[in-house]
Amino acid sequence: MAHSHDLPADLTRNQGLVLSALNHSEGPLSAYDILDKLRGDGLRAPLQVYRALDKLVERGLAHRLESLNAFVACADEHCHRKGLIAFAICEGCGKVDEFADGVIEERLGDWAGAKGFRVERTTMEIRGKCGACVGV
Amino acid sequence: MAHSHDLPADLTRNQGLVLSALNHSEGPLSAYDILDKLRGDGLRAPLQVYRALDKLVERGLAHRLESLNAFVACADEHCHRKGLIAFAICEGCGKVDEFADGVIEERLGDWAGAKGFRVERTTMEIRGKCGACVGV
DNA sequence: TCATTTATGTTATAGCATAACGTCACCACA
DNA sequence: TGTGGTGACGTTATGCTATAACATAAATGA
Ligand SMILES: [Zn+2]
Ligand SMILES: [Zn+2]
Ligand SMILES: [Zn+2]
Ligand SMILES: [Zn+2]
Repeated sequence: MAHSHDLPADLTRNQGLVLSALNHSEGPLSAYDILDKLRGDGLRAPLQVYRALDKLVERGLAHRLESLNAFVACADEHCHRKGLIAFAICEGCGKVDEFADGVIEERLGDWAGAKGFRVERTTMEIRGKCGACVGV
Repeated sequence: MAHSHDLPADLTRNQGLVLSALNHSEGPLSAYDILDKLRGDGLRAPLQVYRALDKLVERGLAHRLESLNAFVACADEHCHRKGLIAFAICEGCGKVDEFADGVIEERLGDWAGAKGFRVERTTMEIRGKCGACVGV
């Protein structure tokens, strides 16, 4: 777990603070969680956090988890994934596992093609219990 | 489109009102949208709607769209689907297309099996433009 | 009958997200 | 040089989404 969390050099101050907060968290954080962690660094308003999150998500450095109204740092530390990303969220420990699956993506593409639907983005979130929490 | 929207007989009054509101809507409705539609029927508080929605979602008569914080009636009018359900949400006209895909479900099951993750529920939502709105 | 459960109604509050305003720094280019 | 465009920033106020807590009433079932 002791990896470096190097931030891209061209982030603004607020973006860097927010990404750093996400990187150092064990699990997803809401925008208000992040704000609370960063009050000591001078952040005062939700919008400061939301604006930074918008940029980070846009660049693929962070992801929004729709079913939690929360955010995580991208788990792919350097080469941020393209295409469909799925998240497995453990209800027990709160950890999030990020993965990509080409087969699912292709399958979805087939459905969209057949329907004439133009996909812009896809949310895929699995809720349940991770191996550790299921107590196998 | 002129189908009957028969409601299950054992719904409570509030559940029936809420499901009926969803059935008669062209697109997803937020809990507050529903509340506004039902004020004339005596509903006054968000909780009345949320409680009804909880039951409807539990029974598969309605679905929650996480990426919209909104709800739709199940499109499978009588035999409500089991298992993984996906939603394609059009950003243009707001319509939602509900579908199931066994291949995706199986693929997800494989991933979960390999990881020891116990899946409890899955959210899958595609955002984009439907055939009509993409203007083919 | 009486305990249990389930639905209901109401008020208040918590949690998530954006509108609307103004300021400032930076950069392209006239 | 300056001037307009762009994008980040800060602040206040507001709106939307969801639940806590408490009281009441109806249905269920030994
Ligand atoms: Zn990622
Ligand atoms: Zn876990
Ligand atoms: Zn359905
Ligand atoms: Zn459309």
